[in-house]
Amino acid sequence: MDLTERKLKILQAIISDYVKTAEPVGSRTISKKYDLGISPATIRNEMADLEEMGYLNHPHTSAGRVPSDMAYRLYVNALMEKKELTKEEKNVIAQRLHSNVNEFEKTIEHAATVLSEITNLTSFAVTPTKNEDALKFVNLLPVDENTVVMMIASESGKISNTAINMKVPYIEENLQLLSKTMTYNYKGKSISQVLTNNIIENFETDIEVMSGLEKDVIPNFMKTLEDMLNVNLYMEGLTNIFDIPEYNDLQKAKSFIEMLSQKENFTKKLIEREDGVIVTIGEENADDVMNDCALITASYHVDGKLIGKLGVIGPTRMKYGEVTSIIEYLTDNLSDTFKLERGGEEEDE
Amino acid sequence: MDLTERKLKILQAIISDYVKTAEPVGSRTISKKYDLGISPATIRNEMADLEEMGYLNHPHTSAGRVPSDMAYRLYVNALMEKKELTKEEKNVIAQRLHSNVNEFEKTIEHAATVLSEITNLTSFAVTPTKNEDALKFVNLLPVDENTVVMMIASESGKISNTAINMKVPYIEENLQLLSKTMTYNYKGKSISQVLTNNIIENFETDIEVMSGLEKDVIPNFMKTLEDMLNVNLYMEGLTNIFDIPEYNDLQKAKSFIEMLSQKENFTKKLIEREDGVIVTIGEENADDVMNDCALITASYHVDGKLIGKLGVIGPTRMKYGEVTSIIEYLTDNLSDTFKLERGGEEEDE
DNA sequence: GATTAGCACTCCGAAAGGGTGAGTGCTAAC
DNA sequence: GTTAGCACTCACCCTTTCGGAGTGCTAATC
Repeated sequence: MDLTERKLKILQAIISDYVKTAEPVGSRTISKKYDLGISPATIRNEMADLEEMGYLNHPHTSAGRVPSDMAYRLYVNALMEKKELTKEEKNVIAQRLHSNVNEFEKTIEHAATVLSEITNLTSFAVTPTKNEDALKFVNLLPVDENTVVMMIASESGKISNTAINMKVPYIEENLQLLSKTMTYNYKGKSISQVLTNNIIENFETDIEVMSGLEKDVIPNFMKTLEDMLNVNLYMEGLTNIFDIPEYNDLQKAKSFIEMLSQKENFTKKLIEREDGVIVTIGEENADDVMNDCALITASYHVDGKLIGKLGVIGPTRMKYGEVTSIIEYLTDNLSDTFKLERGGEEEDE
Repeated sequence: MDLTERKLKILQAIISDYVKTAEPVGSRTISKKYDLGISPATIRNEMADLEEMGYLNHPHTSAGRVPSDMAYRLYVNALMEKKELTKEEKNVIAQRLHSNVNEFEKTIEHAATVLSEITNLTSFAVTPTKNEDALKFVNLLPVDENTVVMMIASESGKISNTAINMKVPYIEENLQLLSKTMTYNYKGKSISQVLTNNIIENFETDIEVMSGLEKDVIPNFMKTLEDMLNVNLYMEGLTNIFDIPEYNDLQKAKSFIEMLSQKENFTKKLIEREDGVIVTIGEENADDVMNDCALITASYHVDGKLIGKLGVIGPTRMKYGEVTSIIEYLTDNLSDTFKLERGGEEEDE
């Protein structure tokens, strides 16, 4: 069977109506509301075809039709018109976004808030992975008799530090020596590289001289590096889910919130997604709990390299055109922001 | 009317039964399940009295009785037997808690997880406020031509740093001079003290010599101090609420989760609570949304001073005896942990 | 006088029945 | 190929019914 022009038009009308109302769409509704110049009976015939082809579902005999995941996919790939944001809309986003410039993490958190408020969906943002971030220097600073602060800086401008409780008394000279040795050894190498290659082995040859200083330092060094790799997940508008008819059911709402509460798991899934604007619909999402959700993510860049993610999750019945436009605009805007600002205000977290 | 021994026993039985079942308790149930040696009819008379006195409510004529907030309050103040945790239970808690020693924030987050899992309620933890934490030193370190790292250490061992993008070229000597001046000026003063007294004014006299170096540094200094005051809120078991019959209603579940999602607001409420184990029941909670919740919080100490909070929130129908014991044990344990560990592993956050 | 048995009464909530309306699928006419 | 007409289906809402749990009162009993 062929997807004729008319079938496409009808399908589009059904999707559009269902997205608005969340109610199965009947033939009469289409005929009346959308000016296709054909009668309900004809539409019924076409709808039967579309159902056979897999684009429509039928909750029960006497209900109207509901678009399938396949229909949404078709819509996103072919039918959807990206909503061109008006100047006003863009202004609103830009203004809201920059009302709180300056701090990296806060800006990202803020972006999630804006996204959620504009779309009325649940939004989230992950900070960039620092996997490929290269180390710049390591500095060990004396604080008092048995405390040393280790400062680690990376190329991206992230600085992290730890107070180390020294079990062995130390000499300041040795501290400096160790700082230099470590910097010499790791400068320019990525964090994950340093962590995976067994660094201690490559090391001991050089520093046996330091009377065990490194025994206190190295474990802390690794732990701090691991911490630097951690990403943060921000989430906003969690309770928007309650206003969506699809989740008007405790069980569903529960499993939705449960899924999003498992932050580590969810973060991992987000990070694994490809870059750019990605839409996954219903059963396209590997995870069972997301089988009646649509997930839209987009990536933003920091300093042209580190990549973070931003997105929304909601029912498959979603205003794809509008939401993708908003997310795209927002991530572009973020990337720009971080291009301009970089080098300045980043904060260790 | 007098609260006779017998009335107390009946009340206790009703509370205990209602806590278990979440169903209004009838006279026959009490007579059968609790060996008080009196007939349902007598119990009915006593129940009518208790209702008149305000300890019981009556959803409708032919339902059983439900304890009022006042009854729970009486229970917590007088009737409740703190459940002495068994050695095994204590071991479980201690082991779970220490399975991930070392990092301050992680330990606290972990405590919340343990608490939620043991009680099957929603739990939360706030990290200590650093308001009264005194500054120890400020150190400005050259990184490259136009970047300087500012490191701020406090008495409690917290270390925070910021990369500063210098608009004015700097001389290393001046950096050291400024570090020393700042340390000299602020050492021993609490963070909030430094922030509230207008520090810049007290300052300018000393350092006009430094050719504007401080113009880049001071704003960052203040911002970093403000950040150091920020507390974190961890929350676990949010979805446990769905398993509680009282919240078997979308509207209620929504407002519950909404309240907890407003983290800043909620954190503030927690911080304002007194130290020690505090129980607030139903309408004792000022906030409307919490009017059918009970909130139990306890405080833990870090290094004998800084105070953080830990607690659970759930329906007024709560196992007060058990839950308070668990929370108390957990906070004691936390305080001990932070006494032993202090000076070592804290991490900037 | 306190306790208890007995009984009429109340009210919730689950189950069953009935009506309504939206929507379909089929057929026959255009 | 399109459309009007019509019988049929089914979810949903409303009402009714009915049983059970529990009360409150009264009168008898200890």
